[in-house]
Amino acid sequence: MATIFPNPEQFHCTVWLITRQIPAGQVSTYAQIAAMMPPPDGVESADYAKLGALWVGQAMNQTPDGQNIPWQRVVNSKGGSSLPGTMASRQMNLLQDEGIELNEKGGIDFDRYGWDGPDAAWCAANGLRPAKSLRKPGSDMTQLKLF
DNA sequence: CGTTTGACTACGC
DNA sequence: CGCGTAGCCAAAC
Repeated sequence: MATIFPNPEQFHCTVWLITRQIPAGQVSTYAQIAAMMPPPDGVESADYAKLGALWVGQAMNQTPDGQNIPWQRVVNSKGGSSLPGTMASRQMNLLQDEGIELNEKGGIDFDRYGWDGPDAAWCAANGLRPAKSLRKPGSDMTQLKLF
């Protein structure tokens, strides 16, 4: 087979399915979503960490309308928007409407708004690997006074 | 059907 | 800590 994914459509559908699980007021990253996908054959895990995020970005670019997919809650690893032109500011504006505050650098703090991932049972039901939290361990609420 | 590019990320400098 | 490059898939030219 030429393509490593037997059903590329299913790959996109899975991306959208995961994106739909992101609650309002929280954000996820392309890398986190990609990490939940089972690594396809012929792709090294090191490369998949980078390429997977790229595929997720392509899937988000083809997000169909009318599916209630919160694409704005998916940001890059820097905590900002990678969208071109005015779409970037519009995305950040939508996130602020959901109650997200931007830090001094104009980005999003994953320790505050980072998504912990879907429920472990949900991952298993959809054949996905358990999600990895974007938050740093132990940064629940006690991290605030540190700064 | 070869070339280019991408809503990305890790790594080197 | 900011900037440039590599990665080597898939869809669009």
